[in-house]
Amino acid sequence: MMQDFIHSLREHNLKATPQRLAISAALYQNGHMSIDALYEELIRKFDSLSLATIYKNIHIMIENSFIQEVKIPHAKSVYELTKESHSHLVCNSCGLIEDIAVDLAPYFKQHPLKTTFKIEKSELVLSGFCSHCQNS
Amino acid sequence: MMQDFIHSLREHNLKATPQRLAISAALYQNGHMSIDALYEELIRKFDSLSLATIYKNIHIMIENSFIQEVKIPHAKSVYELTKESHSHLVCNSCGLIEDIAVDLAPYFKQHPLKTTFKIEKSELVLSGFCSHCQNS
DNA sequence: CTGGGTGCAAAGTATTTGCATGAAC
DNA sequence: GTTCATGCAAATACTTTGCACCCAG
Repeated sequence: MMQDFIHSLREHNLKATPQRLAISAALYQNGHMSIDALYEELIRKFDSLSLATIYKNIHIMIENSFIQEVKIPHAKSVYELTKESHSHLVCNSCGLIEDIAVDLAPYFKQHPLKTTFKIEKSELVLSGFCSHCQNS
Repeated sequence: MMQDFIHSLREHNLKATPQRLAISAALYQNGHMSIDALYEELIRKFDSLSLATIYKNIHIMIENSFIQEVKIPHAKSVYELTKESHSHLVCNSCGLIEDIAVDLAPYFKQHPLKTTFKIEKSELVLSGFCSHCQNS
């Protein structure tokens, strides 16, 4: 497992430091995490961890496409490991975020949008209530 | 025109102050503006305008559904007057933002979502290059 | 009038930067 | 050994708050 992260980090031109491995593992386990959540989790492993290290790593990992930022309506951004294109479900009650396999790119290819823009990417965020919050 | 904004503000339980009218007019003219852009534009009319006033108004206007925040990938949030549901096009080169009417219903008919979430809203942001930036 | 909005200054929070040390490769 | 990451402290940027005064309704 950790071996995979070491290789993956290096493939993205990132040195495999313990802090970066911990970020990778945390995102892998939790799916989506805010800066704060990451810090809270990692500080338990590295008692001298600096928030600046989190910020610096988040930035360089985004630049090198190792992770991606997801902007959530009415909430803080979260970060996730880069994977195949997908969309997000957000629970307005408990904040749960899930991936969902919606890739609109092929659809837009079949049904071109009326615009002069040359579209490269699409970001879709669906919000509502998760199964738990619907029943409580 | 200003009359319309006065009525619209009041319908949203907002007193029609000169500052709020100016925010309304600026958003109407420019479509989408960041906090900074709004401040830069309004300070020309109100030499003693406070940034705090912008922030306070943006918040209460969002709460009262008079405006909405749009989170843009890799950029600051912008704000727009509330109107019928629509999506956004963002130019990765010049930052231009345009509204676009995208109806995802046919897509979801073909590809029903597999989720236990009860979905209430969707936010779609398409990014790429506007016609001008494609040719330069 | 009266409630609520404004500007200002201060406080609070979030993010970035510079630098000396230390670790990855 | 060389390059680059880390932690710390300081700086900067962003946003919120409290309060006295003022304006919209």
